[in-house]
Amino acid sequence: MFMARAKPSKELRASILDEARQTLVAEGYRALSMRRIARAVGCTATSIYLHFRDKDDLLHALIHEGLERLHEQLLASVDGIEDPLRRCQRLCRSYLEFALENREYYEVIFSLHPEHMKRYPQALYRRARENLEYFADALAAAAGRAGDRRDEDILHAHVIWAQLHGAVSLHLDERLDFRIDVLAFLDAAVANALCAVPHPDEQE
Amino acid sequence: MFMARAKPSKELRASILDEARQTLVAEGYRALSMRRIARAVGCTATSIYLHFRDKDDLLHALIHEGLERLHEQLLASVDGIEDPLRRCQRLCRSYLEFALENREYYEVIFSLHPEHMKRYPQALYRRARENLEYFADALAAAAGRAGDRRDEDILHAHVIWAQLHGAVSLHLDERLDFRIDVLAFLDAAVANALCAVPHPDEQE
DNA sequence: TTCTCTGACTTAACAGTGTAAACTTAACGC
DNA sequence: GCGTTAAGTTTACACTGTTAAGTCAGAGAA
Repeated sequence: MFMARAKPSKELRASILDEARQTLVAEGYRALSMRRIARAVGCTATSIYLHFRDKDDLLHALIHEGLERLHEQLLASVDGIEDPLRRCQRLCRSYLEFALENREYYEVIFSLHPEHMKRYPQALYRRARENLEYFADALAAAAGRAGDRRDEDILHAHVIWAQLHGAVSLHLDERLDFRIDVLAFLDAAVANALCAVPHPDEQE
Repeated sequence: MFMARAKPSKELRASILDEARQTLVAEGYRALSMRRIARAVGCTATSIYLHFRDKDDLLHALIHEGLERLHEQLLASVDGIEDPLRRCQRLCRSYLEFALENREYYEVIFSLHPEHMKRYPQALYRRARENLEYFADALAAAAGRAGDRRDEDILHAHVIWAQLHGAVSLHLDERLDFRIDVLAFLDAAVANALCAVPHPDEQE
């Protein structure tokens, strides 16, 4: 019979990805199973393997999407802002926002580690690296070395990222003491993350 | 027949726990399955349920152990040290050490989140809370308020924890850029974590 | 038209998971 | 010896990711 479900190939792939994203966002990573996606999209579980090597591959497609969105959001957040310190603050805020507003995405991107990650080299995380370099640029500028990004800036960017990621993770995993006010905590985390970034009037 | 495997009850429970810990440390959380533990310990998978409500319960027993060890290690690390800032530094170092030397433990304790965590209220994480309060005490002392721990100290301790946890997580999950030197990164993370802790000679 | 081939998809199956219910069996008190 | 109880086992269910083999429509060539 003629397929009432999804037209050939490319469209099925897109449907699978759509459905996966949707249930990921709605019900979290744990609810994502091949059979479930297949059921929702109207094909069998094994058909998915015609379009994705395995579950990790599918997951990586979602991760890729998520990283892309995060990247755009970060870029947008500092659009038109000149002051380097303010740029750093905006980037931090924007990162936190992304994590809080897309927590399931965030978990898949930064907390989950796919079983066979080796197979997907850092190529997929190009965007993540670019984000860090972008941040490092702002740090170089804040240090009065605009355009001259050094290794120390990359390192510094990683440290700041670690602070943000740690704060987000503790919050999302509900590991914070119940007495802690989350917003105050995140504010403090950003402040602490940027504590080594010089203010505009105190560049060396 | 007379059991050649493990004597009644309590000893089986202990064996299960031993085996679980061992394969956790040796092969990581993903290798931990009820049937596998059972096989190694010489009973059936369902027997485990006589001693632990479910897999999460077993996991929580391990988490409890791990937290206990971390707690002791932290206490030991500052034994005999007076200077508050140095105490903070030691605590940070000790935390990192624990994470690096017991990475599988660390993951289970702080990164994994058991499916039904709700059922195990923060009681189990008492030690974690105590650790933070302990740290907060050092912070209060560093601020020249020894013995007068305030909410801001607890908050500050959480922020520092977030920095350390973030750094450790990024490293353990191999998310750091390949150009980053891990030890330098961890050093920088500690430095950044403690950037708001006043030096001995500049107490307010 | 018929034949073959190809690509997309399905069916059936494997080996594994956590877990509940029902069954067995050894030990103990009476 | 009897009944009870606790400790373990067997069996089964409903899942999981994944592979190998089978189906079957459509295109191109003879």
